Amino acid sequence: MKAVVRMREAGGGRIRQQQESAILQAAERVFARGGFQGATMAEIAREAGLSKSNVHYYFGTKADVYRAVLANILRLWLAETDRITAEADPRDALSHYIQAKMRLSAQRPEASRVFANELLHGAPEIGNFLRETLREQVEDKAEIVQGWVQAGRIAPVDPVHLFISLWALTQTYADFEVQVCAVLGRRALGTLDHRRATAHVLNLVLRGCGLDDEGGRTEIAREGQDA
Amino acid sequence: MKAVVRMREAGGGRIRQQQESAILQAAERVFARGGFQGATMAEIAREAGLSKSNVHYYFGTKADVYRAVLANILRLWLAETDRITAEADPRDALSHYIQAKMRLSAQRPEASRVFANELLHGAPEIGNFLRETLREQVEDKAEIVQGWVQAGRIAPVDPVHLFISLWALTQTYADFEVQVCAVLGRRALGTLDHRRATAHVLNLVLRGCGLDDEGGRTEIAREGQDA
DNA sequence: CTGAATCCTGACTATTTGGTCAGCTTTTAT
DNA sequence: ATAAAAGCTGACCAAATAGTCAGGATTCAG
Repeated sequence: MKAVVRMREAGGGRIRQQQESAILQAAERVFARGGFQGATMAEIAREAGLSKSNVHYYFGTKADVYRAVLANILRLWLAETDRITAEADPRDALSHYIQAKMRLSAQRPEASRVFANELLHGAPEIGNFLRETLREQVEDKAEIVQGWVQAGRIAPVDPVHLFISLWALTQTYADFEVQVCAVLGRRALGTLDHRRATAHVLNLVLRGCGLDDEGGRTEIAREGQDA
Repeated sequence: MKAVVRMREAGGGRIRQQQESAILQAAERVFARGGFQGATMAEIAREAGLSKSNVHYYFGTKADVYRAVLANILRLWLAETDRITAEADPRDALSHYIQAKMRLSAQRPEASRVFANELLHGAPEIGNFLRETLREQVEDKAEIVQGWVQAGRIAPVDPVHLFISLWALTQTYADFEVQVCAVLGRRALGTLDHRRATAHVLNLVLRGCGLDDEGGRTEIAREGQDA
């Protein structure tokens, strides 16, 4: 029997696939905790269950690991704008986008934090991505939103600033989780907290865009206390 | 003539006052650039125009400098909630708060970034402040907002999540300035950008709280291009 | 003016950490 | 089976950096 599948999938054999993935997973956690400078190769190696030398075998330098982690995250980050089209119902499109971003904050907080940290320190590594890929995408989507505004389908808002606001509103639950926990009096955010947060952001933004919130309300209201 | 004033104002003589202030100012910039781990005592010293040893003379350790910087920032952070009272007009109170926070983002972005960085990495230094002082203040103010909601003076919103949203919406312009610049196609944020951003956030939040935006619109609309 | 307190410095140390390397072990293709 | 390729390791090194210290310079009270 011959494993005819993927002799080359992004380079390397069976073992390489496995180890690189383990390293990147560990690195995401470690970079999220301490940022680029705060992370050490030794810690990444330990967290991945490998020797430091072995990590260096797969990724030459710490910067290489970091860039690989960021590349993964950027893919996540760009996704989920497909529902935002000129023909779409603004309410559906925005709801979908917000929910997707909130899901990301809840499920991949470390990824969000690595990204936030990179931005916070001036985006030395992904500056070009921001200025090129991201900017183009936002320009496209902003044009669509502008169309909605001109057609009177949503209240007048600055489309680009709207996207900035959506990012801020959703990512804050991942990036600044400690602060959120502190003011909510929670030790950690549970699924109920995330549902409440999502409901709140939807509520605020939809109404803020003149899309009054009917429906989808009931399923939120029937929740009890947190676990 | 005898300088009868301040023989002791937070400890120390004339020179000490001056040097400590210089160090803290420099440190805020340096910590904002690289976070705690990314900052070096040598860089702080250079930026302050002192020798490294001299910085150690005034502040024993790097952690001491960091804590002092944070203490300064926290004072800024807590301020500006005084207009939020049960009797106040919700529109005025929220507008004032948002404008104050936006001003802070524009004028002290480094302070905001140091704070953001501390949160991002789990608030090891200010965790107690968040859980005690901040939490109490938010609890108080949230009760007031809840009162507004029950009196039908603003649309139903979760008060605590509203504050979280306000922080996110306003600080994003300081913390993630690179990203904002990138999608706006600017090299840096000018006063016009900040005015537009403020108008947008006010617009979104006030409408989101059911406080329809009349007045204050015109003075925004008449601006031209950026400098 | 003078002695004490404060201020300041350059040289030094201990530690941490990213990265290298020679060589050993395991896997794999034929 | 075997040889080559891929995977792995511990010992080691050089650079960076927080913090120390003995002693010199400056300021200040009286």
